[in-house]
Amino acid sequence: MTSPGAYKIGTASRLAGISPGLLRAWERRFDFLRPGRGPGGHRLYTADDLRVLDEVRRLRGEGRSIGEIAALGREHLADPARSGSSPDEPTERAPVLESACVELVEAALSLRAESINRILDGVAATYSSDVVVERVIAPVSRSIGELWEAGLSSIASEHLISSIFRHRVLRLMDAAGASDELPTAVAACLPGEEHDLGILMTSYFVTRAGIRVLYLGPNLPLDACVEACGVVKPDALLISVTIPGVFRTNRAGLGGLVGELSGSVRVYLGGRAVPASDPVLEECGLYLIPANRSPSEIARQVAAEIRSHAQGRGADRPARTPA
Amino acid sequence: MTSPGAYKIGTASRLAGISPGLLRAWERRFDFLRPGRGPGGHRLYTADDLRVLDEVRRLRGEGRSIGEIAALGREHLADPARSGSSPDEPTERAPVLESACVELVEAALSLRAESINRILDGVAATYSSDVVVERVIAPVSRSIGELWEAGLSSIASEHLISSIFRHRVLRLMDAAGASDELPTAVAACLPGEEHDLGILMTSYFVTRAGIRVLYLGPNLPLDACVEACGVVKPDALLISVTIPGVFRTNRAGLGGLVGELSGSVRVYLGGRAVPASDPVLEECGLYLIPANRSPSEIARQVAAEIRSHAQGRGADRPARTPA
DNA sequence: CCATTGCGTATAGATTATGTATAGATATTC
DNA sequence: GAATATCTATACATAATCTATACGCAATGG
Repeated sequence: MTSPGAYKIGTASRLAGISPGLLRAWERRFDFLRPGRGPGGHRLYTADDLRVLDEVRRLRGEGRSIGEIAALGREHLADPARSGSSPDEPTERAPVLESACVELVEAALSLRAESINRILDGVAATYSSDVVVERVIAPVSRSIGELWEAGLSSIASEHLISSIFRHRVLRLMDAAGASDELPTAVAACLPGEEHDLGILMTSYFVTRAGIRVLYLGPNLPLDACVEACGVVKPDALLISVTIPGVFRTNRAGLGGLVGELSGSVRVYLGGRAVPASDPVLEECGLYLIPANRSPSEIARQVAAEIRSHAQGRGADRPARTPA
Repeated sequence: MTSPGAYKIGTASRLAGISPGLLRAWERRFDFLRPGRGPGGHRLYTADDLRVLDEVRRLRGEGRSIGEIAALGREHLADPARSGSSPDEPTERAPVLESACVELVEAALSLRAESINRILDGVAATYSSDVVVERVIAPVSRSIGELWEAGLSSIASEHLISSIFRHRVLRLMDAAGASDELPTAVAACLPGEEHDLGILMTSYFVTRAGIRVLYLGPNLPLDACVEACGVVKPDALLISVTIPGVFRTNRAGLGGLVGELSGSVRVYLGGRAVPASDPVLEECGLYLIPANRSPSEIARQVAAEIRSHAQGRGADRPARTPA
């Protein structure tokens, strides 16, 4: 229904962190994976499939066997957040995403917090968490931001809906459940940034893709990032920069960042104000995240890179615990 | 009853804390456990079975033998609420809170997000939300703030625990449920404020006291407050000022605030930077909130004032007072 | 003191579950 | 066209589970 992506098995394998052979074996032995085929007979996995595989990986990490997981059924795997909670709602009226977005903007402009929450609940009853984040929360917060920049709305509207969205996304991250043993990333915004919802949504998707994210929020100076990395010893550091001025101010500091960190921390730089390419920074070892794909796709790729990087650097991270 | 889980014996054993051999022995010797079988003959335990096993483990912990427990019958075990034995254990309370606070500070300093959440969950399982907010969240955030001011902790620790606390308090406010028909207050921090947790906690208690609070978060300029009040038409506006400089900067604007608002909005000013008395501002119609009592007491009193004020002005509020 | 009973644990051998590897054929990419 | 990726089918090794039986230990009762 909502899956444009078409990944061949190698890509899917890398993104999901599961070997191609195993993907084929699961397909042969269970029914929760039924990828379509391309003209040459190659398997083509959808974004939905990858979402299922994210959940499978999470459950396997908890020690469940693949047989048990398969018994849960594809439906449960595709949207774990909803299945546990409310089977009672007969979905009186499945709001189209577009109209929900419009209603949300209107509710935000008139500061009707209860309406905002009601609309979000309605959408969440029908769509998966990923869809809610990517197709509702992201575009609505962008719209509100643009309205504010155009002087068409009060900053209060932006504050209100940001607060509600932030709260929702954090709740979804809680539900995605991060274990101590996963590869870890630290996420933060630099001082002067106005919005942290972007990196928060990215953090959500990275979490969903099997990385434990320590979200430190907005307004964290670079040296505090370095300090935090010294304590946490993450596999990656994610920094969002949406304001050009902030990028310029910190460009020098960002260049030196990799040098100050332990060499095993990959530093990703994303956000509107980050150029598609910056040879100087890339020379310094930073990874720039281009914004040409959807947040969930980007996050999954970043997660895959972090995962393989973390695997490379360490037996200090036991994969599974039968204890 | 909702979870369609099918757990093989190894997983069930791990989840219930009972060895696989013992599970088989019980099944052989008693009849409170009759797991189904998968196609290969493996036992498949349901979520109900696990609930039964939780209860069994609890009873065994109380020293009952498995024979006695089995004699209770599966029904009794599956629904322990019915059993007359509800030994509410009056565990010693205060020390737990103290140690939880100490542990929280330590966890924050070493940026262990999972530990923080685990400790909070533990406290929340025993104490009411009000106690958690007032006796744990408030003092811990104050401690972290003081440590930071003293240069003894990284700003990252403050960010992390603030983010988690903010999320928790917002969740509690959601749970407190605010209806459209209640008297309404708008809450915000002025630009330049570092911390919004204080006013957020106040908002929580005000909500608990039966006022609907529209929380607009930190960094809201005074004119945006005025604008928001024009849209929402609240009964009160709560503003927090914790930084003396911010108070000085906005003192003039605060003085004119009541004049700019519709006359029926009571304006409360609270926070560390607000003096116990300021004749000029009070002359302008503002209410200063002294910080000499606990947040919940203050909030209760403020809520009572707002409520009677709203009732007084109230024809535009169709909720109560039938003619 | 000994026999019995209740109950947790251990062992042996067979079966099933699950991840991985191989070989030969096709498809894709450069 | 060569290198690489995928496909199918089969095989294999280990881990997990199954059944059945036996063992050890504590409490109980004669």
